[in-house]
Amino acid sequence: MRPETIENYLKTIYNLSSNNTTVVSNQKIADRLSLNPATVTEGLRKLHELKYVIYEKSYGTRLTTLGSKTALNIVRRHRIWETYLVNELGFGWDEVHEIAEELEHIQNDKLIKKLSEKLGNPSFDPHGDPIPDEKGKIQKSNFIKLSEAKLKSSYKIMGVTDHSTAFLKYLEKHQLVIGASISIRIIEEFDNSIILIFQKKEVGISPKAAESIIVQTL
Amino acid sequence: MRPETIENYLKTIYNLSSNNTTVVSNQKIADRLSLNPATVTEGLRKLHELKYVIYEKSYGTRLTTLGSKTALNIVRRHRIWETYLVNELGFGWDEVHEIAEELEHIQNDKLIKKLSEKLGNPSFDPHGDPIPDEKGKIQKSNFIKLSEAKLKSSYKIMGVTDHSTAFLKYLEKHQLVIGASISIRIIEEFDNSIILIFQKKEVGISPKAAESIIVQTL
DNA sequence: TTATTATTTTTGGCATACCAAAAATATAAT
DNA sequence: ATTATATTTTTGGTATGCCAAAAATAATAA
Repeated sequence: MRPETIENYLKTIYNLSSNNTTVVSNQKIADRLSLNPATVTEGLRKLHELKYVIYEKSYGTRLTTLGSKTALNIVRRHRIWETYLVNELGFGWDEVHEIAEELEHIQNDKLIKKLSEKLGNPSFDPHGDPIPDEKGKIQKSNFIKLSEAKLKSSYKIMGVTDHSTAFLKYLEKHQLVIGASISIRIIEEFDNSIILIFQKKEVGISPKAAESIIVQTL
Repeated sequence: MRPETIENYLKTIYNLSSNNTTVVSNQKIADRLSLNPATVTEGLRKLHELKYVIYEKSYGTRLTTLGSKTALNIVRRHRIWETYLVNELGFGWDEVHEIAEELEHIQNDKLIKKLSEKLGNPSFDPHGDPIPDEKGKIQKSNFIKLSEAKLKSSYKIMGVTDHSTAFLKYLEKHQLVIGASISIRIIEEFDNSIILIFQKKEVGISPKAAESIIVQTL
């Protein structure tokens, strides 16, 4: 397998299983990578042979220690590049994901090290996601999803877990950027949609959007 | 054909034919790209179909306007990245080629534009090679190899392309340092060795050494 | 439990990019 | 001009990464 192919699989499996520790289904991987399910079955079989994953037929897949280590390294590269593009080159945080998706495959440890140093070895990227260090260690954060926020409490927006352009544009339209201070005014009983207060204005947030916004308790 | 494959061929053909305007042989391309000659024959046939080159069987290959334009764009990307790695990230000019070889394939015009702007839209890279502008226009370089120097002309030593200890000691022995002003006294007909004048002393330079010394026309 | 639906796997196939060895063609040497 | 050498092309074949459709399996609903 080509390094790039391996990396794309491992990164995807990592991202799909990092929240819950359950195994990942073929279909979810296929969706994320825009691949035919047949291709994924084949890919996982090979990754299993290469000791990157434990893949059990018709059950699911999880990363081995090697796979996890490799995945964390790719995530690190991706997030370092994103941070670099935003902080040093002045890109908007909603346009860097795609570029980083390519840059992350460049295999040169010294390059990543120099980029990280220039940025002051940051622990979080412009989306608020943690950047693993060289050893794969991730700084723990007590951030919660906006969907888990409590009524009348105040929060600070720290990041997002959905990096689609559509979603990022939606946030920008409501001026909900990282660092914005908000408080929860209403949580609708029947559908869990949220109305929050931001700069004295009321903003409605759908349950789906609330799932993708990371906030910190104030 | 994959974009990366196309780009590697075009860049190679460009580099092999930029000095003289003659056609390029299959073998030279095969050598540069470390490919089997059979593969090159196949590749050139496809590039001909795609209108990137004029490829005539058992004769040679040259770039079309489209091919030339594309090649110049890749060369631009490569040299912008090299400059960036040296000027912004503190890499040595002798270690950036390999990395740029990978980075050059990242397809994002805005990225290159931002990099170029950050660098002040340079016209030359750290090796003294010209960087084509967005339209592919190249500023004529006044950096040449000492081996290309003309009799009785004066030059300034700008750098070296061989960083071996042996070579650096050789230079030291002759007191040839960067910034030194020299003039060409004799170019031996039979072996192209050079005798130059430096601080009123005559210094003999072998053809091999002259290949690795970069000078600027005064 | 059985039927229905969804997921996964197998099968057969395709395109790209490569190579080794043989055949054809050019180039150089005598 | 003829031989020898080098280059190029053809031929047959491999590995990777992908897909569509069919078959097998698992999950869900009736």
